[in-house]
Amino acid sequence: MSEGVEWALHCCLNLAWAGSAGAIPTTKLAKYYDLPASYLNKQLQALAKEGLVSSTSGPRGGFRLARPAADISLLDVVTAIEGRTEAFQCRDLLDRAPGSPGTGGWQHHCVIAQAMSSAEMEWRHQLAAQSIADIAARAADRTPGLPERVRDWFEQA
Amino acid sequence: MSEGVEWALHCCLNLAWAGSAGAIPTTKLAKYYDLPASYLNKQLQALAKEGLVSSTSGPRGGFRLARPAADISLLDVVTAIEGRTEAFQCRDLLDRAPGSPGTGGWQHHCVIAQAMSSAEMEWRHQLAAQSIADIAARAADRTPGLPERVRDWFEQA
DNA sequence: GGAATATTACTCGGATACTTTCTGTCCGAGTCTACCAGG
DNA sequence: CCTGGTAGACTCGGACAGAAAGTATCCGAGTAATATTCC
Repeated sequence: MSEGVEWALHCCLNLAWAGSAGAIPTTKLAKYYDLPASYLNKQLQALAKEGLVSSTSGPRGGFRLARPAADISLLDVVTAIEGRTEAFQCRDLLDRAPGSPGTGGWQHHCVIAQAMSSAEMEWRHQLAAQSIADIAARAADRTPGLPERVRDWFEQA
Repeated sequence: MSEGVEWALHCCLNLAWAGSAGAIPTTKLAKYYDLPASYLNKQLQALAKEGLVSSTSGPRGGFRLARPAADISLLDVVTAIEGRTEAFQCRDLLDRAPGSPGTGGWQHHCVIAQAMSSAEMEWRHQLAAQSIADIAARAADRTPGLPERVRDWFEQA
């Protein structure tokens, strides 16, 4: 899985805490974790294209969550970065097997594809069940005062 | 996910049906699906390295399942091809955050890493619960006579 | 003093190189089979 | 006819290129704030 997923998730968390006031530019988000700003920007663009964050240009511009953190799931972020195609792709191998009708569409008929797909659906289900707000709450519970500290850092720096 | 996983899974299925008699060379397996033999061989090597299949050199040589098909799970095949590293890797991003203790080991403490890991564990669990024998039985149930046809093809060709 | 305007600095967004991984190909080492010669 | 040896062909195994995706960087378009000028 792409490293950008990790960056995007952490940034969403920070946006949830710090972005309630205004927009946060890529520069600040990158500086917070000491990441290459331009490349992080690319990931944020992907989030914007999927409607997870909204962007503003010019001074005082930047990114902010486009929806409440409770309405953004981990799956939303993952698919925004990685794309919608499933990890295991049935390439219709059985079409080339001897004695096959060769009519394609095996991703719904091939037993292997079904098994792999059902496992992946379970994974997606797990990710869809957890929102950015859930994660934020858990982190705040573990480290009291963290949301305030993060917000202060982004407002001041 | 690598395309080799699909090839490996289909080959394991064929080995379960056709390999009860003797070893099957890469050439035959490749010809069955019209795949590049040398590259398929590479995937089978990975399976051999993980002890899923055993290889024999020379004439009448080839690959056969090293264990009963019921003792080989889909997860075994996937990890043999893709490696043991988890898809989502925590790069200890929080170490670089301001005010972090910087002691590493976040893959067990970072809330995001935990959430991603638990989802992936669920995926692995799903794959581990299904064996090659299960898949074979389901395929045979759907297409009666399939195991015999496959075995015949491999014995004759 | 207030308002309109030109300037300036800042931000996103996409186009452009570089690196790593995946895909595909090739050739050599080892081994089993089959044939052949000798007893 | 049986046994031992030898040649041959077949298979795996790893080393070697090419393609695709991921990673990183740079520069231009647009925008909002700011300073300036005029009324």
